[in-house]
This record gives sequence, structure tokens and C-alpha cells, in this order.
Amino acid sequence: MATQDRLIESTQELLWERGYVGTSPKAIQQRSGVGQGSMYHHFTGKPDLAAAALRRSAAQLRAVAEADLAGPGTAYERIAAYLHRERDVLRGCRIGRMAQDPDVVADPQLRAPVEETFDWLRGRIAGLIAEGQAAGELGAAADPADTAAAVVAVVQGGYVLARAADSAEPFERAVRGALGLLAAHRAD
Amino acid sequence: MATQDRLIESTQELLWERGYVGTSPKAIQQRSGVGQGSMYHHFTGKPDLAAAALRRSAAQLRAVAEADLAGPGTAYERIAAYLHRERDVLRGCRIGRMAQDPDVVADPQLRAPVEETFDWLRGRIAGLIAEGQAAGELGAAADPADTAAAVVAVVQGGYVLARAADSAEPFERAVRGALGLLAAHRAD
DNA sequence: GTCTATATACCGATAGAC
DNA sequence: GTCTATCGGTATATAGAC
Repeated sequence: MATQDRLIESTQELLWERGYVGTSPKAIQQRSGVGQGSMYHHFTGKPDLAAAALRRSAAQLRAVAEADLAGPGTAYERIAAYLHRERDVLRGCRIGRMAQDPDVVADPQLRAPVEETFDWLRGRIAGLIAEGQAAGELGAAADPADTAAAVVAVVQGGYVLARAADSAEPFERAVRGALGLLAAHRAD
Repeated sequence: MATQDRLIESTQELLWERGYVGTSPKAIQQRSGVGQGSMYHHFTGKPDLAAAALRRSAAQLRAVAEADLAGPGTAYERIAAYLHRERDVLRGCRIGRMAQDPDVVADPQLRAPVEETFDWLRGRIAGLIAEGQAAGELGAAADPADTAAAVVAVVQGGYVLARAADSAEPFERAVRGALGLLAAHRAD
């Protein structure tokens, strides 16, 4: 594995575990087994390396989500599949987590992958809901973009509740609650 | 204003803005105008001071939420009032934010106020929903605790989406989406 | 109670040899 | 490309005078 890849992968892990402020160049070097000089040869500094790591994490998250959203079944079933995907709930979302960090939000290079990921995800789910409505499967009363934002927010907020409780239960409740409301909204 | 109060208030602000890892004793001293020796006279260290600040923030958040949830109107209207409360969305939730910080989650003293706040909030809203069902205002199909978790998650996740987009819009969409689903669920 | 001085470690990076 | 040395600054306190 190339030195750059080891650096990026270690940075991805540390950003997920400790956030941007809590991740030091030294910790990245230790986890990756790459020396100081080597790290600064390949990347100009911590923001540069973090940006590369976030771009990679964003692409991976998108691929994983797409696998569920593009699956078989009705719009409702595909959203349910996405929500019920097996997750290590207490680790949280490696992209959503970054939105809490002021240094990430303040740096366009760092915020861009985060923003793009959620824009894509909301748009993808909104499209699914619109499809379901066109097919007569879902009631037409709900606005697709608003409903999609609510679905994505339930997942992100579910992580927050789970970490606060040190238990996956609130996440699972929130997902069940959201699907319950969405199910009641299905056209008869 | 007492020295302790100035320290606690400054710590509350800094925890909200920068998180636990990103908040240093030095920054607290500068914002509060309290000296080093004085700070360490009143508090044993950063964790002690942060715990006091979080307990106070939790109590304040609870009081603000209760004002909406105990207001006039039906269960749906009171939940809508809570969701539509005027918020500085891009600042995020000062309690929910802490759930992302590994040092907070790992320290029982720091996590306790966060956990208790969300336990209380979910329970309060679940009770409201159960009341609405008993009164025949809301359909009885949805589980109150699950639905309440979804409502709270939408708010917390809405903050995440808003900060990611550097715009309040996704928050407002998520709230509208959630209320739309809840409204469709009202008994006729 | 509050002040200044001091301490050990780490942060994020640069310099220059190999 | 990788290494070691070095840098000015911060993190998180502790010590002891006043």
C-alpha cells in the first residue's frame, strides 16, 4: 500500500474517532507508521491531508448509501433498507460528525465534501419519494425534498441520541418512528 | 456577578462554539476575565468546570423546551411550536454537540447531563403524543416513544445538515418534512 | 481568593542532511 | 522520499507568595 494511502486511511479513522480538532499530525504518523518528514513531503499539512481523507470518506459513504437506495423494491422499501442498514451506531457518521467542528465548517476545502455528500443524499432520497408518488405508491401530500431532509436528519440525529445514551436504542427508535410515519403516508 | 458564574458562563459559550476538545483553560480565563490561580481555586480543572457548565446548559435547555411543550393547543400544535421555535440554527445544539466529543462520551460526569437531557425530552414528547392519541386527536398506530425519538432526532440531525450546508434551509426543510408526516397521521 | 512563576508535554510545522 | 533536529507556541496544570 502506498504511503499516501496509508496516511489518508489513518487520517480517515482518526477524523471519525476524534474529529478534526482532536486529530494531530503526530497521531496520524503513529497510526500510519509514516514518519514526519514523509508526511510533510506528500501533504502540505494537516488541512491538506484532512481534505483528502474527507473526499475519500465522502465517496465511500455515497457508494454504500447508493447500494441500498438503488436496490429492488418500492420507494418505501428502498428507504427502509437504507435506514435499516447495519451500522456501528455508536461510532456515528464520519461525515456528519465533521459538521460539528468549527475549523471544518470555516474551511471551504474541508466543508465542501461534507456539504456535497448531504446535498447528494437528500436529492437522491427526494427523487425516490417523487418516483413513489408518481407511481401512486406514496401519497402526494408530502413535499419530496422536505421529507427527504427529514429522513436524512433522523439518521444524523439518531447518531447523536445514541452517543448521548451510550446505546444504539434511541437510534433504532428514531428510525422506527420515522418509518412508522412514512408508512402511514402510503397511498392505499 | 460571582467569579464562579463568570467562569461557568464563559465555559458554556466556549463549549458551544468549540466543543470540549477545542476549549482550553486559557481561553476560558481570557473570556471570563478570571485569572489562572482563581480558576484553579474554584474548580479542580477543565473536566470539573465543563461538568458545571454542562449541567447549567442542560437545565436551561430543558426550561426553554418546556415553555413550548407545556403551551396551549393540541399535542400536534405543541410539538409544532417546539419544532418551529426560533433558533440560531447555525450555532447548533449546545447539548447535542457534546455527544460528538469522545472525551465527553467517555467521562460519566460529562455525559450524564447530555444523556439526561435527551431522556427527558424524548419522554416529554412521547407523553404528549400519548395524550393526543388518548384524546383521539392523533392516530393510535404510531408508537409514542419511537415517534418522539424521531422528532428529537430530526432537530438534532437538522442542525447537522444546516451546518454542513452553512445554511438554515435544510433544518427548516427537515422540520417541515417531519411535521408533514405527523400531520398526515392526525385522526380525522 | 488571586497573582506570578514554573513545569512537562504536545501542536503544527520547517530545515537541511542523507 | 525519508530521516532527525529544531522551533515558537499552546495545553493543562502545580507551587508558593501575597
